[in-house]
Amino acid sequence: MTEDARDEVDRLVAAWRTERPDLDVEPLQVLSRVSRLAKHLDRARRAAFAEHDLEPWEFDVLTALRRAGKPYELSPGALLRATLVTSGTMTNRIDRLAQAGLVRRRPDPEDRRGVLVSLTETGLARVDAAFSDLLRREHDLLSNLGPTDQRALAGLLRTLLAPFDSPL
Amino acid sequence: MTEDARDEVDRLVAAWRTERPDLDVEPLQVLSRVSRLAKHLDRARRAAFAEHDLEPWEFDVLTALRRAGKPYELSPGALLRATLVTSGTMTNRIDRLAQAGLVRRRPDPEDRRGVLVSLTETGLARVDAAFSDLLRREHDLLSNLGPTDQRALAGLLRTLLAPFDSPL
DNA sequence: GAGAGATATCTCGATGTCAAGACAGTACAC
DNA sequence: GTGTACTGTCTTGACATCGAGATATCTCTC
Repeated sequence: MTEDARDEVDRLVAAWRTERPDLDVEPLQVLSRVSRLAKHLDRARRAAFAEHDLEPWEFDVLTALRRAGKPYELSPGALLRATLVTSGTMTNRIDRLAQAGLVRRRPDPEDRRGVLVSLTETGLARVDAAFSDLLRREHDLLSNLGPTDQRALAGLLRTLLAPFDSPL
Repeated sequence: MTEDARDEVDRLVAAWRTERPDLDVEPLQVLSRVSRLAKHLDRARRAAFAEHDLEPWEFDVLTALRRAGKPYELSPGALLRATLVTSGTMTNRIDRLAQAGLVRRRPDPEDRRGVLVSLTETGLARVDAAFSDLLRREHDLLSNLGPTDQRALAGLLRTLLAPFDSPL
């Protein structure tokens, strides 16, 4: 009920209510904020990684490998499912990461169509450093929210995300 | 405390807890979900707009103009602030929208550096149709959440977004 | 064990974005 | 009024992404 605009989305919703009073624009309260927040997060991440000489896309691939645990090795197919990009993109990413010496490619001994990608020593060190730095910054971004609110927010987002993740 | 993975992010967090038990990865519960959800939303929007022969980037610009109200006219500078893109991108977008007959450019009579961009009749009709379609789909995406939860979620997101929106 | 269809990866062309800088015009202080 | 800093828009070149299709291999059925 409060009509004071507290963020851009409040202003945006107020404008729509004036222009299209016939429509129910409530969904924007959630979904526009998700999109905008993601865009800001991308920029924050870019800044965080710059100190470690990593691009966000490089980080995405390296963390997927890191999370897999020793020997830090996954197929391109597993990587593209983890990072939500297309196969052409993943091929390109792996090429450049390999050229930078952060990952290694080898043929899959069990499937001659397949390839396995693994972290190099350098890649492992780089991703570990960047990741703890990122967590520090993300922790700060969330500092306006208490632990209870954070858990509540995570739960609500999980509900929205579930239909996307399961049927894939 | 429940350790059953309910979405990809739960699995991701569990993997990190195993691999880096020294780090507090709680922030990912919120922020990874925001990023992933935004990515899925982009795809859903793309699908929705395809029926109206619009790309998401076209829609972003057209809605900003539509929201401004009659005469549906804004400067490129205002548009890029509304859409979080750079000036080079906005120039390119306006070029292509003008070529498609959806917007019109004219010199700003009050500032000879400036330009004003406005919706054409076609642009207005197109954006209105696409917008109500989008809202219908976004409404469905949120159907897993009751009205109370939606409001709670919007409020929590607003808290996170506020520091980004105000200091700009 | 042969064939059909599925799967894994890569190639290629088109495209949208960004960053940095160019340029014209404005505003403000002196 | 003149000079300096700022603002608004556009240009350019590099680059990451996507989508469609190519190729090789595997799997399953008969």
